[in-house]
Amino acid sequence: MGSGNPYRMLKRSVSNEISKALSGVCADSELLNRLEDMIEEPPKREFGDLSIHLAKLSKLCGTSLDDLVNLLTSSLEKLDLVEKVVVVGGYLNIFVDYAVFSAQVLTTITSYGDKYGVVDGHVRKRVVVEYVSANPVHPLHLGSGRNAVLGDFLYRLNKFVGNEVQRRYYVNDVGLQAAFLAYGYSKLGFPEIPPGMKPDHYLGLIYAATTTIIDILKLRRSLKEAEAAGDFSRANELRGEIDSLMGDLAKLAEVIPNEVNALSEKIAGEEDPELEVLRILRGYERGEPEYLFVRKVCSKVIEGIRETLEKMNVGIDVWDWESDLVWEGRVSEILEKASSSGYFRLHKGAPALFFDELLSTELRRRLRIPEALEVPPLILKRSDGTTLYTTRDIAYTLKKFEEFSADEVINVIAIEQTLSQAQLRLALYALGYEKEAENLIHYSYEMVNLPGASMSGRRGRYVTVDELLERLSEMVKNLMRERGSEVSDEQALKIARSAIKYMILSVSPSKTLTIDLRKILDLKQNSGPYIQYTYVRARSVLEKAESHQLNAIDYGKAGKEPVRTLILELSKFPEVVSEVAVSKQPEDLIAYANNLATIFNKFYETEPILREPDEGFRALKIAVTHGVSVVLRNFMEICGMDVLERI
RNA sequence: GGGCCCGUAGCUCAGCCAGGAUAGAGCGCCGGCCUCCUAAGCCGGAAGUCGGGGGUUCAAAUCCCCCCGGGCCCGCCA
Repeated sequence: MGSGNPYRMLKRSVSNEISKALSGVCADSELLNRLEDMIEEPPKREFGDLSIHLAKLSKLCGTSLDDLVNLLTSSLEKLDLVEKVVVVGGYLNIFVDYAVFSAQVLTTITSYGDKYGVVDGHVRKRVVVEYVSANPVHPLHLGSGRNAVLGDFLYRLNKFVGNEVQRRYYVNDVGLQAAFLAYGYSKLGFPEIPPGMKPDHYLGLIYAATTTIIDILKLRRSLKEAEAAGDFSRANELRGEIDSLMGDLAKLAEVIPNEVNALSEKIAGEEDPELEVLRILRGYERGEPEYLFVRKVCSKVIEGIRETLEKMNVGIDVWDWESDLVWEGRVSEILEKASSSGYFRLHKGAPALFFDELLSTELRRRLRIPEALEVPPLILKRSDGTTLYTTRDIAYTLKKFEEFSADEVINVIAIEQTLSQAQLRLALYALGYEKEAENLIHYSYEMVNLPGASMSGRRGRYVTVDELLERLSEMVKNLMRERGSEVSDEQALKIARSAIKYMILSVSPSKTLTIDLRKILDLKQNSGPYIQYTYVRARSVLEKAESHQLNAIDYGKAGKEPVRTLILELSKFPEVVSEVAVSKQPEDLIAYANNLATIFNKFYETEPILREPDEGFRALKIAVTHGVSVVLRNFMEICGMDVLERI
């Protein structure tokens, strides 16, 4: 009955025994199913390995404390896995027999190897993860970086536990942003990307300059109106806003002076630049040949983004162009279906889906929409006939389900889109795609902040992932140089990107992430490099161990600290992985790995391994070291970190 | 105005959903440890009114209510 999960098996055999012992006396038969959850881990080692809160059990069971203690102690001590049972401070503390348990744990690790952590009997699912999907108008910034790391984690985690997973990137080239970029780029006469510059970086500047110039012109018009109307406080306010945008533009002009000048001139000479942008959008959405340059521009940006993702070791299986979706007629199909739906009505003259009649408590629960969340109607089209993002996303969602025969589609999208993602699920439901609506998961994450700086793609205020990688790689190299060793660019990059991933995954996605550039490359404890280093240490011991005579393992010594704690931690890995596979909370996995690494380092520092004179004990210590290397490697695989053999 | 998320040591964060044994890490700070398996390490120390106030309970960081602070959303943007 090797389930691949020794810790769970341990808890289960204890809870089964308790359940047997109580079956005659316990009033609540339901309780026996919940026993496994009632077994907890004591806060301190001297309290044993597992414990049960007696008062809670006594209350639920209706049995006196004394009876419980007598009944449980005698039956649990009969188990091979249990060494002794002690009652302290209202708790029944169970001490595990490590001679038996360690053999189970270590043989499981050896036989499962790079599959240790995968629990037997997992029902395989087909999962699509859509992530990154940054607009094709600027380079990936730190926010998209968080998205990429989380999405990559979800992909790897699903893959690891045995699911079929597909990774998709949705290229939003039919939106207003793309049209703004295409507009600015066309005004400049489609210049070549300057040599030595990544296309996404260059075009990101053009995009920011274009939108900023247009916004300034708009504000100036409002300013004139305000002045004419004698509204001085409004005029002052506008002047402030204009100044701020002029500041942003000046910064952009430091990098691309010629482009900024040319754009300012050309756009200022335009009657109504925004109308021009809409014209491009409309023409492109219709697929008119003279507007296909939009796709060309976006392709260049995507080229740069692709390069960045490669540097991050983040992969994408399918690149979906939103324009294809429209041109294939998938979006108009949805529009047709929507207009004949019972939920279709006009909202301020625009075609829309109304959800009021649909929003029962039951449906909110099924579609994971908060009880009090007000959901406004979903507007499907602009008055000029072009479609809106969420409308196109309905078609896209169905495509993702269809093409991969997916059981579940996960959208990794920032928390600010909670409402539109809820509208998306409701729209799917309203149009009869109930299963899809229920199995569409919005995996949301909070914003990324830089201390003392606000980021904005429209203004060109952002720190790019490329920049971050470069700076961290440089720091890694300097650090290595200080320690007297050179490191290759590739090795430095591997350490840098692993540090970023670890740092991002260690913070709960529901919390805003503050990135302090000086602190991110903390190579100390609780960091990516710390895990990589610990793994290298373990591997280094194992390599040298190969030359040693291999002896039979003496499991009898497994109860000695710190070996005992190490074995217990190793046993928990599959449990942690399966919990995280459900909760999708990377921080739990990170916390586990950091703890394991810390315990191993303590063991490594305080105990001789290869120099252990007792041969049987030495063999045990080597087996434990091997266990640590397996778990850390599997952990790094799930987190998308690079496994280094030498550092 | 309504809604969602967050508030735990100087800083960055676990713990809260399923309430219970002196509230945990890391960074930073103070003090130790390299003729010995990689010192990106280890050992020890100082540091917290768990945002505030009520309530439920034998027991609240954890559950309920109110308030305060921060972020986000409520667009014919995405």
